[in-house]
Amino acid sequence: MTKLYSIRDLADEFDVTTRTLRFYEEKGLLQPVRDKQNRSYSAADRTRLRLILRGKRLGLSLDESASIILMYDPVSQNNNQLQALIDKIQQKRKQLVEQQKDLKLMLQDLEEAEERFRKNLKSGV
Amino acid sequence: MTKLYSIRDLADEFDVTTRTLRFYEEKGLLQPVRDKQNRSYSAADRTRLRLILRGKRLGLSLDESASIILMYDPVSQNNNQLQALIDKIQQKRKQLVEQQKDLKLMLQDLEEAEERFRKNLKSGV
DNA sequence: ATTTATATTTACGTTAACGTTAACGTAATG
DNA sequence: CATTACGTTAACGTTAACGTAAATATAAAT
Repeated sequence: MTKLYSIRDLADEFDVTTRTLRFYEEKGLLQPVRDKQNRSYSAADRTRLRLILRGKRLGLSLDESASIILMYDPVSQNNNQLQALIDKIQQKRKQLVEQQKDLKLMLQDLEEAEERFRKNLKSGV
Repeated sequence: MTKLYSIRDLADEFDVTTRTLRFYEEKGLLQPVRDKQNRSYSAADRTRLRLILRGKRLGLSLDESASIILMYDPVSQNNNQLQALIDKIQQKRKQLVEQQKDLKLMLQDLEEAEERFRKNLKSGV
């Protein structure tokens, strides 16, 4: 009996609304079981939610996050489809590396700006 | 006479539509001068556009990008406002560092997944 | 037993970031 | 001078990702 979570458990833990969780289910991103009438989320659901939200913080759409999650846990087994999957993973990795560069640049810019303003502060205007 | 750019110049260079550039202007993100009736963009506009698009790739909204751009080139000069600005910069930096962590995690996950699938490939299923 | 809290489904509303269309002007090209 | 290629404004359309409200059902607490 692996641990189960109510919709409120997850909403509170990840600071999202229950509406959001139902919406993710509607889009096929989560598949909670029903306990009587209520949704019951597995550890796997919880992990998927974590990945979705991580994706969001990186600017991914829900569909993008969904396809990435599919990459972790593939359905297909034959060589062709595995190769296609590997290609997709590499492509996404490349994209993320590009994003890393953007991030570094923006951080540099902000550091420089802060440095400049600090000087103005010291000099007392 | 620093170089000027037409709307098409920038649209082509950055692979956006002219509609997008006009929209950014509407939102106050760009302020091209008029040459007769036509928009004429300065090097500064071009830089701002570059920053906006960089922000987009990082998942920022236009408003967020706008406020970051304001951080680079502040209007206020007195110590209080400078300090407030520095605080905002630090906050945004913190946010970006968090994002860096998310990015690293997702990259790691993808690398691991790829590794797993490569094994399955070799074994010929 | 009634209030209180939480759950459910259904469905319309909202915001951001443009796309798209209409209706038109201007400038160069053949 | 007609076509082609670009520009303009104005305004309605679209998609994603939920918010919000209504109407209802359970379950726990008082």
